[in-house]
Amino acid sequence: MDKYNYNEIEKKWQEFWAKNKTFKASNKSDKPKFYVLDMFPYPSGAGLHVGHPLGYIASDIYARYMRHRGFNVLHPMGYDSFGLPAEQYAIQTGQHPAKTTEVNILRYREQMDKIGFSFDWDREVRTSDPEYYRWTQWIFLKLFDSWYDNEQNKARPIEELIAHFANQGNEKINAASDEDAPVFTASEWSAFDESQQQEILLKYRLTYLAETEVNWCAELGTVLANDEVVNGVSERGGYPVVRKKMKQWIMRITAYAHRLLNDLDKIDWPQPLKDSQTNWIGKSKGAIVEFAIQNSSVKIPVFTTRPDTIFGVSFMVLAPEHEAVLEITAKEQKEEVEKYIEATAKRSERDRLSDVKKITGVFTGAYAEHPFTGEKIPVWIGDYVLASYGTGAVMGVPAGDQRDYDFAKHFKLPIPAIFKDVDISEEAFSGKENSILINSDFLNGMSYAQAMEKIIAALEAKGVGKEKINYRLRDAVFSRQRYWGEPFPIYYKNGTPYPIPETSLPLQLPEVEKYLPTETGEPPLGRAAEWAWDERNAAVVDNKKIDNKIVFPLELNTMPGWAGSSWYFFRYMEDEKRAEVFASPEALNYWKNVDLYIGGSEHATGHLLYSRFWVKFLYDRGLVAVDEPFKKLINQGMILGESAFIHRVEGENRYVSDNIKEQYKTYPIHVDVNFVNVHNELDVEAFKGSGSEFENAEFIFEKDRTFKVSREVEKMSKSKFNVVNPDDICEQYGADTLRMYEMFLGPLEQSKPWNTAGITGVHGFLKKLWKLYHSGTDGKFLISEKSASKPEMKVLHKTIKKVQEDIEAFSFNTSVSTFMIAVNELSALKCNAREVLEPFLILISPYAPHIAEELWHKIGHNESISNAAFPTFNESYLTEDEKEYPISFNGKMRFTLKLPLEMSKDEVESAVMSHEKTQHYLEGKSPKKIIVVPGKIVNIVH
RNA sequence: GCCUUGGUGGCGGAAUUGGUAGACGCGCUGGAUUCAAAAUCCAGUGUCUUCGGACGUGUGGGUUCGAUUCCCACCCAAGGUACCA
Repeated sequence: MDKYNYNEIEKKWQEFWAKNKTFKASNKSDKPKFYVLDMFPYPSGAGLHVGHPLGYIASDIYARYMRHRGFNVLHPMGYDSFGLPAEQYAIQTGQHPAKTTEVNILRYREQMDKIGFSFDWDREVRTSDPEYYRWTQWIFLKLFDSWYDNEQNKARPIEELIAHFANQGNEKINAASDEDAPVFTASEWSAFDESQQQEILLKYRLTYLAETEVNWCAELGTVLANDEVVNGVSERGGYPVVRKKMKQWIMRITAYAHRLLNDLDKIDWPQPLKDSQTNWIGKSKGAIVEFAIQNSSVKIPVFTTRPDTIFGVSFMVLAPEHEAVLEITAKEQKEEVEKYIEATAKRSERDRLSDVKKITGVFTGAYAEHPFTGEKIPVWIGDYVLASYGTGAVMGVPAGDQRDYDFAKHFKLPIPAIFKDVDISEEAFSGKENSILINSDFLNGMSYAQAMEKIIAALEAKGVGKEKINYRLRDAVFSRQRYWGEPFPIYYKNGTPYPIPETSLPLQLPEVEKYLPTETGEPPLGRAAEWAWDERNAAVVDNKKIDNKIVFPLELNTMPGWAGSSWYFFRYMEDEKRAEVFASPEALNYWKNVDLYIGGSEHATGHLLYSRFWVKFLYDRGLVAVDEPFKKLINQGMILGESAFIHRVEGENRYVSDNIKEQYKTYPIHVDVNFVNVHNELDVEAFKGSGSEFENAEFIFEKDRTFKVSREVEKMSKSKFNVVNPDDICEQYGADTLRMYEMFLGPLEQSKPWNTAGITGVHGFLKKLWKLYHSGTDGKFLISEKSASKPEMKVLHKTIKKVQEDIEAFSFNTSVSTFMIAVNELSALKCNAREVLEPFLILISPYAPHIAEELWHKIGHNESISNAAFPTFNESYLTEDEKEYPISFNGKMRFTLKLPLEMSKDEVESAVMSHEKTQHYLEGKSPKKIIVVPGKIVNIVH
């Protein structure tokens, strides 16, 4: 008897595919292209658990399906191999991160190979490979070499800006730049010396160096991006994070804010993800209004979304960090103001967030002048105003803003009424609809929309303000004080940054003897013996030669994790791995962008936003053919683990079974799920051997002599002892079973717990499938060349239709069910006809490629099944002559009636009415109305 | 608070444009086979029932001949975000 020996079959075909390079993608083809991509993994030391491959299996099914449909499919895989865990491991053990990373990658590869993915491994990338990161550095240099033209709405080479400065100065230029860029004429520009010019240019470059407040994490010895800080502590490790000023490389992503927002309409992404990005970018429309400070030359601009409420201003509040605070503060308030500033600076972001409700502030003693009424407006400082948003100052309109209202109430400031018939004795009125302005001079009697238009015109006419669109999005800090990242291709001459020449890339990571920051607080690269730039020879040289005039220090920071992942999808396109281009123009023009991207939603405001930014930039500079990287995106859900707990009696080395734990005072501790069976029973003997603390422990059993654990669904993690390894599943059930079961578990987008118990259903199905092709005596391989019966063909075509629909809707879980039904039906029909069994293999091969490939060869093919064309659906096999109509009375189904399908409405109606059961259910009444939906239902209302 | 997604048996989950709710799988019950077990196969399995039927898709209304599906209000859960002026 031929047994379904999955281990042998899977090994055989995995080797066959690798040897024949079955899934190698070509950059030249007559077929239409299709690019299917997974978010590449960070190769961690823990290896893969069953949750990781979920998205890879889905994308693999789609990639294989598209090959069957006649597409030239690009389906690559690689590693995001720079990262903090390898570095921390290096700090602890002294092992070079490159080494541990290499080991982890090999392990990942081994695990992935066992699942039978159709990746083109010839295109693999690793972000930590110098041959890869030379291009990450190159793109950085391109950003350094660019500025953003707001007129043309694109990035342009910096030379064009220099030329403009030399001809016309910068008065008329509309470019994305730092707020503090000085205004100069052409002749002034020419008079500046080299370092002055460079300093100004830095204020326009798309990546620039600036002293900024950053999230400094002392425990990790590094700066973190906003999205790496969660609730005031580091996302990784949960260490405290404080605000600190540091000189950092910054990406001018804000120049792209409006395009990043608008172009969301062009891409097919899940709504929640688009919403996340929309919120993150945070566009708000309003106006800048300038308030002059009395008895001083200081003018303070505020940003407001409600300039229409300007006649309701009764005070002004500046952020404590606002640069004008000390200048305007009156002598008698000075002490109090300084005390307040000091107090807020000490409070970490975390503290500030934790007591949001507390209202604090101090009067500066200064007064601003109302731009229209000239009234005196007291100027306060308060920490509810953030220095980093808008202009760091607000106009206080208590009637129209709840926070201003609370502030006014607390400090007993006036609350002028500016809305007709609105009660503001308890709270502010912040609505825009159905309000009429009063006490507002020339805005009296106007609605929100009318007043907005009028006030902006008035502000502009008076020269005290203008319309302004403000974004919440900030420029992205790009420096990390780490070792295991891309070095910046930058050196410093008298403190001014200069790019190292493109031809000298990659600038390779230097060796260091320790991966910690230096004693003087410099990043780890400060420890490198050779880390200075020899301009004349274009080479990295010894630090000690710095005295020599032609040798300059190199940047000590490295790039963040998102640098390498913001463009890797282009490197995959390059088939020859050419060293002279990041991807050849032919390759870029052929593959264009990713048609389908699958990955987790946790990257919504990180990777997925930064990638869009870099791609738009590369597009502007004519380096790539598209301005969005990912056309369609799907977020796969997480596969969670079912943790198991035993209950320890407090203060004792005794453990109680779950059902009787109430009799004791206990607390739960995790136990390894491998010691627990399907019935939640712990194998106590085996468990005792797992750790010394349990060896002599006492276990209190239930009446039936079992020891039960309690269960809880949590994230899969080593520390929770709930990890299920895909290798074990492949060993025990086979990769095809694993693939199908992961899909069968539920909708792709949904998070769901892993439960190995249910896998037998899918495994049994594959055995049944195998049996279909073994109809010979004693289960020997045999299929028939006779033509199939009509019912058999019907099963096939029903399946073709459903599976095709399912795959195209990414509803992989339901197509597994469809296969199960089909195999059950074909088994019942004792079908063994090639006419049915051959196309059926193609349908199933994206899901269970190994068994499909094996049977495909058994039925006489030499070529891989992946080259076979997807079977064509033929409607005629599904058309029926008769239909079983459900007959309902007042909407309730009572019986069914088989009727010819070609019957007209009237014929169906009379056939139903003349039926004896109809008379029975009518109970002597006459029908009021009869609804006939041909082919579907008959409903009789009586 | 705001935005988004969701709520269906013991469990994971199906249900096309409103038309037989619970497909498929797990689990459970009974049976066949076996010395026995595993494996395999067959039958049953939403709840209640006076065996006629009644009730059932988070709750309460509405539209409709007919609602898991559409509309209104509310409750709950998950994710994102937050002194954003």
